[in-house]
Amino acid sequence: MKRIVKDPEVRKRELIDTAERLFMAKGFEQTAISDIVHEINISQGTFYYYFDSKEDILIAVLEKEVADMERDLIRIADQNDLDEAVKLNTMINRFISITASGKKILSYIHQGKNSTLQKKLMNARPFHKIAPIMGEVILNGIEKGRFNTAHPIETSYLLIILLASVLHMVFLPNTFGRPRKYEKEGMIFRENMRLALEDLLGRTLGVSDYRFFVQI
Amino acid sequence: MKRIVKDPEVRKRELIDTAERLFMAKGFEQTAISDIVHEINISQGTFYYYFDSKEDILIAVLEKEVADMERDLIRIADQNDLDEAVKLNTMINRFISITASGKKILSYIHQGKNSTLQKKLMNARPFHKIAPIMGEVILNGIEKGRFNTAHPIETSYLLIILLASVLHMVFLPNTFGRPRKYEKEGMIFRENMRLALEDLLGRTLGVSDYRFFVQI
Amino acid sequence: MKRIVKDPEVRKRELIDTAERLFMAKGFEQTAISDIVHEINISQGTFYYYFDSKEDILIAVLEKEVADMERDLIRIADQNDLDEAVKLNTMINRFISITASGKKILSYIHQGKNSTLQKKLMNARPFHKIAPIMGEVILNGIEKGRFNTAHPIETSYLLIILLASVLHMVFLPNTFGRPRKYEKEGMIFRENMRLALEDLLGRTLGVSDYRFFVQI
Amino acid sequence: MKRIVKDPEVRKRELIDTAERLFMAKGFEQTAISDIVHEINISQGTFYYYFDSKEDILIAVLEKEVADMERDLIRIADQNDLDEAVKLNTMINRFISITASGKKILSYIHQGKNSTLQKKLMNARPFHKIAPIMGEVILNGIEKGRFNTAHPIETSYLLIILLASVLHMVFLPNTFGRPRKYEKEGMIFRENMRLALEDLLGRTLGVSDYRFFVQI
DNA sequence: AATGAATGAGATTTCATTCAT
DNA sequence: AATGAATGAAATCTCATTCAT
Repeated sequence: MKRIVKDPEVRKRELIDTAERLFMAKGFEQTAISDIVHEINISQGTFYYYFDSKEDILIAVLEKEVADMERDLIRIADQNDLDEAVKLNTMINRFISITASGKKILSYIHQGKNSTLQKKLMNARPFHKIAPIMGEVILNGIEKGRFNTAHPIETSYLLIILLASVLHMVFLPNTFGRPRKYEKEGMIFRENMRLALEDLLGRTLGVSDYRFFVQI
Repeated sequence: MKRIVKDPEVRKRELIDTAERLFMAKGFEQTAISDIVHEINISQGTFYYYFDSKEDILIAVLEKEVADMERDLIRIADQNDLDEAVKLNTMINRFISITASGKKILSYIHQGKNSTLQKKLMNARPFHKIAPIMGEVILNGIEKGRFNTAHPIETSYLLIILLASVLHMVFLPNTFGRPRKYEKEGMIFRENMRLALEDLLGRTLGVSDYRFFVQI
Repeated sequence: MKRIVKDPEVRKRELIDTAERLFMAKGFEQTAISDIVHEINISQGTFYYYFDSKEDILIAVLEKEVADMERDLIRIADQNDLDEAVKLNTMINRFISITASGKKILSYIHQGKNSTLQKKLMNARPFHKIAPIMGEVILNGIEKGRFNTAHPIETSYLLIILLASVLHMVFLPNTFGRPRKYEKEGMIFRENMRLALEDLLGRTLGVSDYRFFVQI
Repeated sequence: MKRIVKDPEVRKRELIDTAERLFMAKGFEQTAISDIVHEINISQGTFYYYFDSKEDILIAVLEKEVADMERDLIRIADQNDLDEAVKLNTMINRFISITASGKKILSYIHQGKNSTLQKKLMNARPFHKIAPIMGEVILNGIEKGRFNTAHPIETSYLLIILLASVLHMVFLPNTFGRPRKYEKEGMIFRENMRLALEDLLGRTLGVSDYRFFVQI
């Protein structure tokens, strides 16, 4: 094949982006290195020039995803003119929409296997980057009397974990397992899940005069 | 090898139990059929005499786990002399202790791959078996004025999902990623998580004169 | 399972008949012993009580098939009132209809593998049983001036081999490989094959005032 | 093992040639991938770098065989100075000598199993490539008054099918099943088969002043 | 005569990774 | 920086056959 030389930075991003797409579409284990290199038309060897192993590129993908999300959420958190409740609600919906598309990759995190990997993954883990950002918004809200919670940071963790998990379930095909012919019943169930979740948010944060609206 | 004949029921349980242990220790994908049969000192072929495929035994293991948990929780739910809040709290702690040991297996569920498998897994899935049991307790509690929630069943789902997810994180080695030297800080964080979770439970269920105590 | 005792003869025939059906439907290699015993609801072990190996039952099946065919053809050959050409034609069509249904099994014969098996199969082989029967009819025909061939027995072999092979092709799904949309063309081709075959028969046997008609 | 890098073309041919030899010697099903790679001293993985599956290499082998034969026969058919009868006879003998060595592989074709495979095999199948070539020679012969047949193409098919089948039988070890001590009788039988076959050819093609000679 | 649990060799295939070029 | 042929370990599954009961 013709040898195409590219700026290393560009090549690397190309690899990460492609890997991300494939990991999202088929899952990490189900994606082979050969799938990735095939798509960008480079050789198997080139892959290993940029990454030491398959897990290495997973880390890179996750780091990128988390960084993107972090940037996004910080931008919202920095909007000083917003009411804290509205702001938090916006952040939550942003988190939902981003997570929804990336579900398959993040799910891999749960899989123990190699503890060195685990440690590396921790750093890329969304929770530790995201929770503090929301946590601060909650803190501000508390100061302004908008929210009322004893452990804002930890509550922030809990809410994010809950959101991420619910999304996993909800976005899996027909996840809640209702047979397809009760499609309508499934819809009602989902709608009720949404309402229950909104309740939970409001109560947990001690919000009285604002109703959360989540776009599950 | 000498041929040891056993009662099929016994053999099958032996296989399921061993598989459960290994799946829990190393994860599903990381456990090979050969690992299982090695441990019980039977031939590879014998495995396939009892199960049609590797996924088949996963189903069997999950079904057993869920059935065990279901039985356990129902037993608690049936204790008529218990206050609903105490009862629910007991169930939650039971759920926690059981899930804590089985975490790796259940986590496999998230990995799409094969949709036929998905469908089979659904039936074994804890949430749909467990949520209704807790849901009913909540309902009773509402009737007795002990709880106050708009969507008891769905809230039950949310709480179980949250619990399961938090457990995943918490029981992973050093999951919350604090470096080991801040061990004390890590402890505090964990304690705060517990408190936040207890708050969340109380508020979500609208309980006023009872404080939940979760044994994370 | 309940133990059902049957007359050994009956059991054996049951096994042979079932094997024949399955071999015909799926081919020899594709049929597992377990398929056979499953169908008659007996144990794997029972099979080996009646036959020493999988190949053993193949032999038995073939022997039965050939014996059946032999009996059939001899009955026709013994009808003294029939004109030799008509008789031969009848035998040919009988051969065709029988072979047509058993195609898959006989095909296995071609597969070398084990020369001991080969030797055993020879005895069951249709050609050596069938050719002489037809050969004699041809000889009679020659004596009566109905046929005219130099090597009747060998010609008989050739004709049977040709018939068997053509049948193999013809009865394979769309064997002659014409795309399905030329269904009509395929029909014409097949019709021409038939005509060509009839010609070949007539010419090879030196028949002048009779036209063969083969029911391919 | 030491890594030996070769030109892919060379490697591939090496694989095909080895496979052909082994398929011929032991049959397709009886040849394992490991047999092939062992012989050329490459890894199992290398095989799968060149072929997607075992069936893939079967196709490749057959295609090569048929292509070789096609080329050979066309070369003969194109010799304009040859009398059509002589030409056809030459082609027949060429077909015989080639087929004789490849018998085991082609026989696999009869084994249905997988219909996708079937379709692929069709393309490699000798009959559809070979018959038309002979068919045209026959047509020319008819025009020149050398042959006389109603359905030249179909007759061509019949003759090729017959030849291939007779070869199958004849070249199988002791195929006609006569016990070894009648070796001489077996020889006579074979000689008679040859004569009968020559007769059949001449009569079927309506040749009067030429005697076919086949080298069975 | 019959059962059916158990055996175990072997077969195909996948893929992350290496390395000669 | 890049290529891509080569590696090799491992994994799942099949099945004819055996043998304790």
